[in-house]
Amino acid sequence: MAIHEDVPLTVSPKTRGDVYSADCPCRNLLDVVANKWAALAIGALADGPARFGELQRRLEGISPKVLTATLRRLETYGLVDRTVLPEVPLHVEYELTDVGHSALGPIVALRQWADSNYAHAVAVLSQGK
Amino acid sequence: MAIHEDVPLTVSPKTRGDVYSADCPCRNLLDVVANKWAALAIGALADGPARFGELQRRLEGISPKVLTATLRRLETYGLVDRTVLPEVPLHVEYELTDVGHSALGPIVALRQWADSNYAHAVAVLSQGK
DNA sequence: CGGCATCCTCTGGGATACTG
DNA sequence: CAGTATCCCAGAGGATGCCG
Repeated sequence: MAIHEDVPLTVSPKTRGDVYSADCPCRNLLDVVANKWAALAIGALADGPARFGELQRRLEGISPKVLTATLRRLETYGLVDRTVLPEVPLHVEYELTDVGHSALGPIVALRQWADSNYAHAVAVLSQGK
Repeated sequence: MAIHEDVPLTVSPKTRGDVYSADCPCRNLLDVVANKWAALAIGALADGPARFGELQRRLEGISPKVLTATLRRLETYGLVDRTVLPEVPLHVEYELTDVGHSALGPIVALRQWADSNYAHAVAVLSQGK
């Protein structure tokens, strides 16, 4: 997947609202949000703005490159605002937009679901193989 | 990402409940569910069992290979049951398990969110670039 | 500090064709 | 029908190193 750029801006009204339609643009958005790092990043911004380094610390194990890519994508789709404070050590803050906040609900729910069900998944995994 | 196999079965109790911990096994589960095709597939199974071909038709644009992979992964983690009816045209049914059903809530919410917010995202996209 | 740049690997995913 | 088999590509993601 993952043609995040060059999204067809001509939206045929017919496809509106049908996630299952192949050319439904909302699939792109789903693809952006429905991914581990994005979900974690959005969650990490739930309590307010945070700086790059702070985010990197919260999302244990993410590489700077991937964090940048993730944030850029979220920014591109208007979920995150990026503010550069021109200080002398550089200071960049990331913050959820309103739309970003609106995504918080489903995403947190998903994370919580994963959290409370991984035990079962691990059990299935171990016996299944 | 994506080491869906060989998940460490030794779960240190400390990591329990912390999605942000790098070695938290729930991240794997999150990774399984938080992906476009998985989300769509689970949604497509919401109303009951469905056969392979039926699913392929519902998830417009998915290739058989990817559909197989998606379903297998969901099966591995105990979200989906796969039943082979030994008939003479082969008949295979996929069905959500209880755990699979429990994922439905967050996932459907996420899809709906994407559906109702892609317009805004497209707008941001078009002006941003 | 917050990044790009580079290199490299791995797999998700598309297309197409073939089989039990 | 429900896959498997191939081929192939783009992108995710890790590791490092450099820079304003």
